[in-house]
Amino acid sequence: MKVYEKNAPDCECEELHTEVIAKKREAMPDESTLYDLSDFFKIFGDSTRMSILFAIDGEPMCVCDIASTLGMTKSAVSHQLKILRQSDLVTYKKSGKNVFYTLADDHVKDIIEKALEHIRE
Amino acid sequence: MKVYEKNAPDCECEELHTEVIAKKREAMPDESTLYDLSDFFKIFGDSTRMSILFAIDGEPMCVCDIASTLGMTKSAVSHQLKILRQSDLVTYKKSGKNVFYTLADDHVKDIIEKALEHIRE
DNA sequence: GAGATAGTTGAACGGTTGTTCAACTGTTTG
DNA sequence: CAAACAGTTGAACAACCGTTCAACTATCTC
Repeated sequence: MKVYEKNAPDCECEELHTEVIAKKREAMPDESTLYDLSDFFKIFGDSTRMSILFAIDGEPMCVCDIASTLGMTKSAVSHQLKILRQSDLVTYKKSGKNVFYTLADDHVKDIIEKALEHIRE
Repeated sequence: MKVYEKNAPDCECEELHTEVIAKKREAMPDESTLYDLSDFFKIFGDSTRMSILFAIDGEPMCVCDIASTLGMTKSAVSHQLKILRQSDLVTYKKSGKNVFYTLADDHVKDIIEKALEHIRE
């Protein structure tokens, strides 16, 4: 059974376990799925956005109150809310001069909960 | 019932729902927890690292084979493996000149699976 | 309509981050 | 021990990203 081969593409190695590589390549998700996944996690990878998600969990909050809760400017919060909006992680409702934001669904909380479990080990 | 107050700290707003803010501040996780959480998600927020995690799932792989599978240099992969190592997301075993990496535990897969569910909506 | 306030937005700045490159360590083999 | 190869590492560069600032829209009130 042949296991090694010389000069496989895209790698400066000279000896490779080509069967393993072929098998793994087969099992890998599409490139677009990998990008979607990492883009999704990128949203959570910022402490400001994470704080916002916790803040607006349960009871909706207006931008000004979120800013005050986090000790940040309205502008900074609004920029992050835009990103959360574009990722469909939050929904909002206008009420006079205020805009009240809240979590889009419980899916988001599930994922954060899983991560919290992992961290506490 | 008093609901508004002027000039709350850290916010240029003049009228604030102070009760909501107090309640939310109470319910928020520690600042360190928020940083730990976002740092954790930051690891997943890169498509190279995401690809590596899928590649080394199940059967362990050496650095050279990972590089070949992803079409990247050993150096670039090694840099990312270092980050995954420091986050305890992967474990490794030396075998002669090779170093074989694999997932640290099934917890990681659970979280990615949850995210995949969310994306497919 | 004028003034005040909530929220959004685009440009700019500074810090972060991923890849490249070159040099290095460590192991195997002749 | 010398050559070859797997893997790691630090510096440098470029691209990306979050906050700030200033200007803007929209709504409410007088």
